[in-house]
Amino acid sequence: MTEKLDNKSWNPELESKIMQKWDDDQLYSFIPKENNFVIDTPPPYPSGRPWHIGAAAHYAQIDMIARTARMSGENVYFPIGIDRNGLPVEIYTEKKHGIKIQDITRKEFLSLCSKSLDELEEEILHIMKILGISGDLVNHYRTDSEEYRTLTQSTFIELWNNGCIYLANRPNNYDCYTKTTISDAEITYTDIKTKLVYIKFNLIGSDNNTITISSTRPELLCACKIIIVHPDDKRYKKMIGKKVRTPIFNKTIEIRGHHSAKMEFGTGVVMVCSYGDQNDVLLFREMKLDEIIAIDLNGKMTDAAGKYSGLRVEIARSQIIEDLKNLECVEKIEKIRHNIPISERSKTPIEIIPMKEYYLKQQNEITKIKQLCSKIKFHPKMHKQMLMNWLNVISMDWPISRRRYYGTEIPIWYCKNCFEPQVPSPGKYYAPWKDKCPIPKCSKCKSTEFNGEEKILDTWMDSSISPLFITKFSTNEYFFKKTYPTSIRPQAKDIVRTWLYYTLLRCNQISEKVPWSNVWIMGHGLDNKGLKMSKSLKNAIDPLPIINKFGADAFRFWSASIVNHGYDFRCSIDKIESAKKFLSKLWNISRFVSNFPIVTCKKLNDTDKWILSEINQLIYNCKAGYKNYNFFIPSTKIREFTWNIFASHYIEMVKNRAYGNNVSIEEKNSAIYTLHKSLSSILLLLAPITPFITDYIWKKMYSENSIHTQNQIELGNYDDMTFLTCKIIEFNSSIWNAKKNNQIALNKQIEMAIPKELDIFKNDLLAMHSIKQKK
RNA sequence: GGGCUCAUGGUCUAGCUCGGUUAUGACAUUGCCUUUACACGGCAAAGUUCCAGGGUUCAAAUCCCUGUGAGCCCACCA
Repeated sequence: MTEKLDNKSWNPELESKIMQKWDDDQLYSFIPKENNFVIDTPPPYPSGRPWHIGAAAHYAQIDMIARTARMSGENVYFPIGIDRNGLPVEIYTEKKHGIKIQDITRKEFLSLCSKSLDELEEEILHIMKILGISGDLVNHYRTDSEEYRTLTQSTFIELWNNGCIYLANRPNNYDCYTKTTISDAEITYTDIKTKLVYIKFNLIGSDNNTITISSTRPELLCACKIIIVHPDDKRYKKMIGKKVRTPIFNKTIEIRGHHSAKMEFGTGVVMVCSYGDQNDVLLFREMKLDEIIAIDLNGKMTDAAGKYSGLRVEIARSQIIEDLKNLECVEKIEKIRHNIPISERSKTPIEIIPMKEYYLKQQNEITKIKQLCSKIKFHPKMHKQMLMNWLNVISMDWPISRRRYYGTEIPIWYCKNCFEPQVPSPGKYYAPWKDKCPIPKCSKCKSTEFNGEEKILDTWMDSSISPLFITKFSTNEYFFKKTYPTSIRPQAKDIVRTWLYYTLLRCNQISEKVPWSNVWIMGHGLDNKGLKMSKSLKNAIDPLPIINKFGADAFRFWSASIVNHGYDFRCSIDKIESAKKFLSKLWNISRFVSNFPIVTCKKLNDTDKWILSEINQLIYNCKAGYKNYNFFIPSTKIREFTWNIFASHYIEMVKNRAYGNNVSIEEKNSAIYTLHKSLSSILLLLAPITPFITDYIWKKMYSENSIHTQNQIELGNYDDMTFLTCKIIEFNSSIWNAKKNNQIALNKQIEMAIPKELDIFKNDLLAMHSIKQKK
């Protein structure tokens, strides 16, 4: 059976042939049985080139989850999808073609986006393929397919009919660049330099007396309804209830007390406008003030801003500052650093603008979701806190509509006559912006004319039902019953508050079940200095040339062994190269072992018993890691053992016996048997991490069948001799040192005593070092 | 402001749950070596006293407290 291996090192070019064989044998096909292991694979978003090296490492590890489960005897379902809805590709397409969404027709824009996605998707699928991802790459799903969007819309319709989705006109986060409402989850913060302007307001009824407010948003003066001070602020207590006149706009407004005014900031006096920030929203609601809409959907001032109407926000700001200065209303201007909310996608400041949007109820679900979390096992545990933090701060329902094009359409038409919403039946894909309303007559007034809804759904409305889509919810009842809830949700840690949370929310709303029993969260890939990779910093590393150069197995081994599971990791080419060196070491060990035939053995030599007990301990350690889908533990333990114990000490010790120099046939066979037993164990343990090299060697030496059809090796029944390992290492080192110090060549004889505790290994040690035993 | 995580030789990292041998390994450095698997190799050397301070203890990198620094998440920010 054993076939000799050629070459002096592992050749990554073999990987493509090995992969071809896997494909031909359909090694990873799936038909539901009883012991299904379903992976809710994250569908990557193709948002630009190159694909992130950290993402490639992420998917390599997700594949290790699949292979670990397979080797545990599970029937693994490992679907692959591509997330194609939403803003990022629109922004990418606008930049790529130098256009804005408004410049061309909706149809043309959709087609350009689709083309961009196809190109970007191809690169991702190619990298997944060469990485040896054992998922269903051929039948990959797309979240913008008719099938997927049908499911998204069907769930929308169901929730609308249940009253879980409703329409409301509320102040919302608005991204003026992409011209759409966004949710709190899509907001991030940034520090900017800005001006804090101290503006004097005249107090009414007391001549020449003024009160000075401080504001970073003076352009919102036209929308100022009240000013507030802290009720305990001694400076202003007396003024509560009095009225002031706004400069320029000459409106009379009241001073009120409110605890949200901070005495120590600025002057301690705040003008409350619709809407400068979330606190303004709260105050308008609390004090039942009528809002004045000062900013329009293009990010320009409205007619309410009088002479500033039509100006962009920043220009209006600097003009009004000049005007206020000229009116001598400005007491001073302070330059401050200020943390402002920006859109995660466009990186531009958000405005708060009241708009009619669709909302999905979530506030009433939080308690239930917290309870559900206790049923989920988190890997690693510490990242559960990120989800809990988010659950504790959700303060409003989820606005799910977007004023963009590339997404799943909201399946609603409105009656032209009475404006009654018309919701079609679920199970079909609808595009109301271009399709005729499938309902012939208005349900209320029997009119026959309709307007289609033009808005689309937030991307997370699609991706949050991935566990339902992959298990064929509502299209294949048998399949769904067998596969849902799924086994594991692997994902990156930066989308806990979006993908993880929204999936829990949505799947529970629809299926009343937790969608998975395990959540597996990986850290970020950083550059070699520990900084986040970004296109602007130009520190992004393209994974493709690295994989091509060192091979997928080297890349995968690096990914598994670079950092413990859950922590951020640095990407450095040196470390990937050193992973490749380990594979060459493994290759050469195999090459040595492949010199010997497969034999049986009746009685084991003590040296062989010792290494088998070491192997047993290795199996034990690896199992502990694999059990939690932690690949850092097995990869580092295997490397450590294979290189520093098995190769350096054991192989050297048994070489003489394996070659059969002056030993009995039993002793020779014991060595050869153990060499094969050890190597095959190492290959099996390593198979989920480095599937190519292990399969190649396995097939050359041990079986016609792929190593990926084998079950993982179980613990053997050996006496523990691992306490001798450090003694052996110590002794071998002492000989090497002695020869070195006495300038004796390694293959020359030396006189030395064998320590008592190593007496059982005496013959092997004597032969290994050419020792002439001292009496 | 709240939470999470981290701080170990030049760099990265193991150990810390359950305190006890000369603190693990890798990368880098230096020297020697082509010995029937491997120079993508072997052997060896040098290098840390475990962020700081205090405490518990016969004994602390490991437990407790305080502080400092870093990263991340969340909130606030006129």
